[in-house]
Amino acid sequence: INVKKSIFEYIRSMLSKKTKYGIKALAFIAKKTDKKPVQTSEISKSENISQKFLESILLELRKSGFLGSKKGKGGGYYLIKEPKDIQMTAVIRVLEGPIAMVPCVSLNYYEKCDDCPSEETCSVHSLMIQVRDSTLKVLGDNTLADISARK
Amino acid sequence: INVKKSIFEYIRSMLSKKTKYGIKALAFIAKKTDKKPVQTSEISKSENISQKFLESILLELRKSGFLGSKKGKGGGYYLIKEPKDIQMTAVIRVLEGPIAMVPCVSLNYYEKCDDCPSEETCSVHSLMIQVRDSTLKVLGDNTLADISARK
DNA sequence: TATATAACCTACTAATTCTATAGGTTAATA
DNA sequence: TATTAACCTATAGAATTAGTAGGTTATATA
Repeated sequence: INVKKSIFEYIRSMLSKKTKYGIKALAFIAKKTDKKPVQTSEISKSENISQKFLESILLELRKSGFLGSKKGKGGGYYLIKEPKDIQMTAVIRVLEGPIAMVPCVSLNYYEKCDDCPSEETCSVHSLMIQVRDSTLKVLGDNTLADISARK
Repeated sequence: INVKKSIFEYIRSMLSKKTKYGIKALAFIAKKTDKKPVQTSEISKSENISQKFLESILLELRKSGFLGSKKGKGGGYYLIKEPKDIQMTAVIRVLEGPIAMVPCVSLNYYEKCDDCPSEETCSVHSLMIQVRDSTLKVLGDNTLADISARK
């Protein structure tokens, strides 16, 4: 069914590594009980993430208001808000973009389809609204506190 | 937040056009009350889909057992099963691949993550299982009959 | 039997994104 | 003053997506 790529079968992932790494990094920071900044290098080693790639992700999370940072020795990143006040919807929207599977049902990144004459007659539209809403429910109910508490 | 692309902002879509077109085509065929085969050209015009692209999609749906076909004049594609017996999970799995956002929580396309030492300690894992299950519920509850009935 | 039709098949390609890497600069601490 | 760690810019390989191009095969009709 899927196209073969070299010798391995490619499996489409809907969640980019960037988002995945970003969530892991946030959870890592949230797990730390002390308030001291966490270095990119520490997260990178512990979570098996390319440090340079992680740097860019944490930078983005800082610019989006999830993290604060401190330069120099003893510096690093720290959470600005309480883990329980960080919904996964917010994290994913910043790192990944829309939560909806198609832009025409996206709440925050809406975009009309080129091909559809009307959304009312589109068979995909209402289905994707249902998927969106159920996903939003899950991601809205889960906070950083929830996902970092699990082991 | 997202990277600018030429003058337009790019919005990531998790549902490929292939899948979207495939669903639309199936719904189009399901809407037809008579049992006569439907031509690719008719669907293509009605749904604003490139005919050649649509051909490849319908062919895939035939090979996957959703459609039957008939060549020559008066030929085309027709449903093999009743619309109410076609779950959207099945359609999406064939056209898109896994329903899960990450392969490590996929039921039908499972694949271990390279980076994760264990799935139990992964903060992303259980979150994505929840998302998967809620999406599976929606797509399992919706059949082709449901989505083609709406207007 | 000839012609038209519509599915079927193979190969290719332009555009785009993802996942980094490389190499540096700035700010804070010891 | 030296070290540390965040910050910034540019680049690039690999891969997919969304088609296009050009044909072949099978079926119905004149």
